[in-house]
Formats: sequence, structure tokens, C-alpha cells
Amino acid sequence: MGTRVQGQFCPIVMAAEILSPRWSIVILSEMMQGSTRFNELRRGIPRLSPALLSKRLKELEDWGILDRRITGSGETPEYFLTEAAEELRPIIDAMANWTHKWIDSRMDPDHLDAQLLMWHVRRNLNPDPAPKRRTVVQFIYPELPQKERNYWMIVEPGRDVDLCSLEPGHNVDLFINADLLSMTRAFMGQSSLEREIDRDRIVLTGDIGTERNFRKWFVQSSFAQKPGA
Amino acid sequence: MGTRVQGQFCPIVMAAEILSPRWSIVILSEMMQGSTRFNELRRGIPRLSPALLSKRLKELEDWGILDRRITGSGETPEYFLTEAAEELRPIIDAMANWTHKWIDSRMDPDHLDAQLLMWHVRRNLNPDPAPKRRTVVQFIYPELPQKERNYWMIVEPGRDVDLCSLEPGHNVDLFINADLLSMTRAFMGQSSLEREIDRDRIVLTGDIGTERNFRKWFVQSSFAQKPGA
DNA sequence: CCGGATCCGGTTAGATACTG
DNA sequence: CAGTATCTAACCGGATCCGG
Repeated sequence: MGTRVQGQFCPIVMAAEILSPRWSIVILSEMMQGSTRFNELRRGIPRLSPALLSKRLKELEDWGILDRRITGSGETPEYFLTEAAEELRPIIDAMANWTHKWIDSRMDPDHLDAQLLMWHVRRNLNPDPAPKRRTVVQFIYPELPQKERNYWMIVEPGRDVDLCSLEPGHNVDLFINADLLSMTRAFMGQSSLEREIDRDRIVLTGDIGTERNFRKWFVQSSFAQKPGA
Repeated sequence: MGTRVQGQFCPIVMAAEILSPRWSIVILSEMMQGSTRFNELRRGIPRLSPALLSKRLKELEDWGILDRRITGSGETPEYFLTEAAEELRPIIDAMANWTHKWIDSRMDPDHLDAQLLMWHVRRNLNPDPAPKRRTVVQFIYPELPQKERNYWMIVEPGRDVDLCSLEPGHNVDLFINADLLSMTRAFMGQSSLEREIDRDRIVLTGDIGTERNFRKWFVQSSFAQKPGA
């Protein structure tokens, strides 16, 4: 029968007990976007340790919110949302929209995180039209100390976009010099890539075809355009 | 400008950061039901320590989710929901309905809590028609050890219903002998007071007029009747 | 009484390393 | 790939105390 509620009569207190532990709703959100494997979730949620992920998955399974299955023989486990979890989807979506409307503007311009931003930009990058051959884009944040300044995205036809913070050793097709706050606001939707380029806060240099492509590939955070924005 | 988000780009992660700390959404829920004063919230949320309440109120104020105001001169502070908080109301309501639908049934019959149940029953009691004079109802859970067995509710016209677990020294008008699980299910909506009385799991003895009244006063948890039940 | 602040022991979470 | 193990830091719960 799974985990049971101990003497609670207020549904909000119970809901909090289930959904409040750190990362629980983030894990559910990630699964609602399609992840089913342990390491897929790890990749999808930076800063979540495997120990805690393991613990949370067990808890959520015990609550009947997700289902751990081993599909084939010799297969590794997969996690699926139950009907109860599906009915949380509109709630979690609403929370995301609420945050975008009321909290996004409170981003602290003094504590931005280039690496995490790049991670999200890569995740949202939609390389369409696909390049004919491997294409390398280098992001440069001149204001940052050497170690956090450079990021490379490698776009190869038929493969996931790769991100690294060490020189990958390929020719760079496009350089993007950017102000970190501007790139952040362009991604989050308080601004846009085009506007920041017009204002010279983001400067694209290099192959003109790649530049044209990249402007199409760059996709804002999926919550940037939602109603209430 | 209040608290600021540090380098987060996923709105769900941000929402979790704001709403996940223990009691945060319970406090908001309580305020959505009308509480505005510190001790009103304390009374409304058993098991929440004043220290943590104070901390959470400050955090929520910093996020711009509630507003601390001192209305008159020499007045004590009052807390009010901001517009951002109001837009959380449908989300919190939806969470409560979700819990009722998917989690209520997981109540552990071996770890019920009579005192907390009585606290909620009192809170939901609607003494209408009001009695002419002070009326005392004694709840008895024969299965429980002596110390947790008896509760008294004192209904006086024009006053809040009072609850105590020590003999209040008044004549008792109505005795309610009940099975704890049955009373719990009657309150939570998996059953009803009438049904449990019919099945003799809840037995009312004493003044017949008070009995008739009590059957009307007893109100189920406000979430018991919601859609999705 | 109201609105907190302080202290302390137990629980939870994060970082890192390691394993079948 | 899918987790454990271990250690430390942060957070929480409960009791107590304080000033108006």
C-alpha cells in the first residue's frame, strides 16, 4: 500500500508533506517533460545528487505518484508517471507560470550563473535548420574570470547538442561575445536575442550562415512566452 | 526589492525554492481562509512553532507574497496577502483537491490522532441553530488510553466553540461514544456522521434536543465534498 | 496576552567518492 | 547505467525566555 499519512486532517498539510521535500516537484516536472531513466533525470536536474534522487524516487513511488518498472529482461529500471502524477501536471504548470509572472523579475543581477545558463540554453537549443556538418559555437563572457568565461556548443547533424567549458579542439564557426545579464534576460524572456544583438550587448562574429542559423536555433526558456508574462 | 533569485533559470526550481520550505504553503492556505494575525496563525496551525512562523512570515514578505502592516497607532502587526499570493490561491486549492482525491485514502488506521482530529472537528463545527444556553458535548474514544480518551466541546451562544481535554466542570448535555477510525472517516468524507451513527460506530447519548442540534453542527472537512472525490 | 528571539538536539540536504 | 557510502553543513522542532 505504500507510504501512509499519519494523523493529518488538512489536505494542504498532507500535500506539503508529499510535495515539499526538496527536488520532489522538480523531479516530477522533469518526468513530465519526458525523462524516464535515472541518469536522464540526473542530467536533467543539475545540482541534484544521485543519493537524493534515489531517495526521492523511492518516496514518490511509495506515494503511488510514480511507477518503477523493469521493462525487458536484463533491462535497467525506468520510471513512469501514474495517473495521480498526471493530475499534478496542471498544478505544476500553473506554478511555473506563477513564478514567471511574479518572481523572474527578482533575478539577482549580481549572482548570475553562466554555467547554469549555458546548460539551459543548450537544453533549449533547437538546431533547425540542421547544419550540414559539425558546427561549433563559442560563447564568451568577457566580464567573467578566465575559468568561467568560455563555453562551446557543438551542433552535429543527428546528434544531441554538446556543451563543454574546455576548448574542444575544433574550429569555431561562430563566436558570441555577450554580457551575462543580457544573455540571461534574452533567455528568460525579459528581453530577446534579437533585441540584445541590436543593442550590441550580444555580438555574433564569424561565419555568416552559422550566424543566421544560430538566431533561429536559440530558443527562450519555455516559460518566457506564457500568458501572464 | 526583497529576496532575489540566485542564478536559477527553471521556474519550477524557483517555485520550489519559495513554496517548499516547511509550512510556507500551509501558512498561505491559512491566510487565504482569513487569518491575519500572528497568533491567529499559531492557533490555526497546530504543531507550527512561533519561531518558524516568524521566519516564514519574513521570507514570504521578502518575496512580496505577503505584506506586514501596522494599521493603527500602537497596534500589533497584521499580515495580508498580496496580489501575487492571491494568484496562488487556485494552485493551493488544486493541491488540496488533488490530495483529497489521491492521498486521503492512505490515512494510516494505526496512527490516527484523536487530539488533532478533535481540533479540526471543533474548527469546522457550525453551531447553527445556536443553543439557547451553554451546551457541553463530551467525546469519548473507549479504545484509547485514559489520557487521550476524552474531549469536551463547549458551545456557548455568541462565542467561539471551545475545546478541552480536561473535564471542564460543567454538566454534559451530550455524550458521543465513537470509534476513532469511524469518526475520522466521518470527518474526512470517506463516510459521514449519519452513516456511522446508523452502524453504531458512533453513539450519541443524552439530551435529545442537543443530539438533533449536533447532527446539524457537525461539518465535514471542507475538502470532503470537492469535485474529484 | 501578543509577537516574537534564543538555544539545543535531531533530521535533512549537499558534496564527493565509490561500487555492482 | 543505476545507484551506495560517507561526511559535513544547513535546516527544523520543541522548549524556554523576553519585552511591550
